[in-house]
Amino acid sequence: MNEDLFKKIIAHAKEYGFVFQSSEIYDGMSAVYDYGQNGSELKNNIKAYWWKAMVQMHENIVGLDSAIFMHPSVWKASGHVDAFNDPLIDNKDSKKRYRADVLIEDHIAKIEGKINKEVAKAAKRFGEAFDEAQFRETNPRVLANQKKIQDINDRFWPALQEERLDDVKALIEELGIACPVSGTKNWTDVRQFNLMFDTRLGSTSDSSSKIYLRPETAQGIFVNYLNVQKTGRMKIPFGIAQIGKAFRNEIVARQFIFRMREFEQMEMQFFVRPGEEKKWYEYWKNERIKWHQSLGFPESRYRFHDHEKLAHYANAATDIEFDFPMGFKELEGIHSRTDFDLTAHSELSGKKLQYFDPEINESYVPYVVETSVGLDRTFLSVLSASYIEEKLEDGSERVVLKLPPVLAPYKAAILPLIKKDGLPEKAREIMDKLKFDYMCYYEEKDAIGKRYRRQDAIGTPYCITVDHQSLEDNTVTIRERDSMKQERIPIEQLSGIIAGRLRPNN
RNA sequence: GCGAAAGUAGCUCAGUUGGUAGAGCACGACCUUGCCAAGGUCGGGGUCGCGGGUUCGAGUCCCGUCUUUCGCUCCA
Repeated sequence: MNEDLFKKIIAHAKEYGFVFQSSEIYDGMSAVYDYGQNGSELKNNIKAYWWKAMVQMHENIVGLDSAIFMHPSVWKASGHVDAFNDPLIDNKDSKKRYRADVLIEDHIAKIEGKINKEVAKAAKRFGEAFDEAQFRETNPRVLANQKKIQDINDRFWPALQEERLDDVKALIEELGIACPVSGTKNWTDVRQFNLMFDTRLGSTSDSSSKIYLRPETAQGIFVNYLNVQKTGRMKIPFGIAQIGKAFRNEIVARQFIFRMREFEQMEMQFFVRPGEEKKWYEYWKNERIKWHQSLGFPESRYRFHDHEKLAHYANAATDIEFDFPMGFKELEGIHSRTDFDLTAHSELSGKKLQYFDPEINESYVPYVVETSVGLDRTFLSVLSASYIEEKLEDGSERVVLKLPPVLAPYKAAILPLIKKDGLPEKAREIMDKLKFDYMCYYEEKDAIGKRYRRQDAIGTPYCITVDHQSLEDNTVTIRERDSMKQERIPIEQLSGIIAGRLRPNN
């Protein structure tokens, strides 16, 4: 953990207009950030770079932009409503956190255990003649315990349903449930712990219904699978790519833009023939690591981390991790999701989400291989890897963002050496020509060296300086950010030189 | 969520036993220089995170709260 470096990067991101904390003038919002004038450019460039690599470069991958609001059933089918909706309670002594419903179910299971013991005992005593059903209906101890279970169930589920959490806690206390670790009954209040944000759709209270802000973008692709496949006449294997926001109400959201409550994902769902998913999973693992490495940072900063414990929907999963200042952390997930999602949506909606494969003359629910990369995390990885403090030969220091040129907010700065003698006018001419094709920065204030440093700090790959000679022979000097080397070239060559750097690995 | 630390100008910070808020850098205008930041003159900018309390008087003491950082915890 390089804490100092991380702090410097965060400070730099703020100072130079890349990332601001949300609503800062009102003390800010925890784990929500805004992208500033340079950050939004960098972010847009990352999106475009990904989109190009995934959609433009693959004839069988198309884009989608689905809404953040979706029918609540989507999240039922996906498993998010169940998996993301937990009533939690902490034991104050052991500091362990439990799901309240699990505690109660365990308690019920214990009572059931007692009944079963009773039944087993009786069965032994009566031998062949034992009528279990009759015994259960008549034995007073069994009946008493069954009544207990009945009472708990009658009370617990409505309380949970109606979110009367204090009642849930009261029940836990009345039942005398103790923490398995500390053995004490010293509980906190029960809190509904919902990782999904909800809101109301419909403007009057009686007609409104609860809907969720999507916790992942993937479901927007799955529910549109058939639309895109049919209207785009897509043939398996094919992919649907999407960039968009997702929302998760994280308990602890920290580490700058690494874990935010509102974040952006760039993901692609690749639909394949069942049985071929492993092959495509390997293919996309390889493709995606290549994409990251094409940014030109050291390969040693990326690695795979295969999952051993798989999520309910996956039969293979790996993370691409990046060596952040706080250590290796997940940047992208690649999952073989099987037919879990399409099957679930098919069952709940009653719509057939199948594909007729003419090559094998068969209908099937496609399997899915997902690549899902965090846009904000990619942003942070790029920023972390680009931020360099350099000691120069003359002993001075400079801070330079060695951004891949294709991602840099500005591609070139146009700088008149001095702001008189017609140099600004000449510089403006160049600016006006270049700005149709590239983001350019014009500046005439302060000494030229200072302006170079300012451009270094936001990662501008080229500084174009207009001097007195420019007026005579239409040449300028072009300074390269990383080497600080300058070259004199004719003005008409500028565009070509800049364009040459905007490809991968340049 | 628990524990610890912090919050004063855009940034980095100073601010004495409680007595009318400062510096450097940055920013703006003008002058000067002109190829790797920090020349000159003038200027703008802070209800000291926010809210209470104690006090004649609070940046300073007390309580609460928000935010940030670190450690635990959580992460389909």
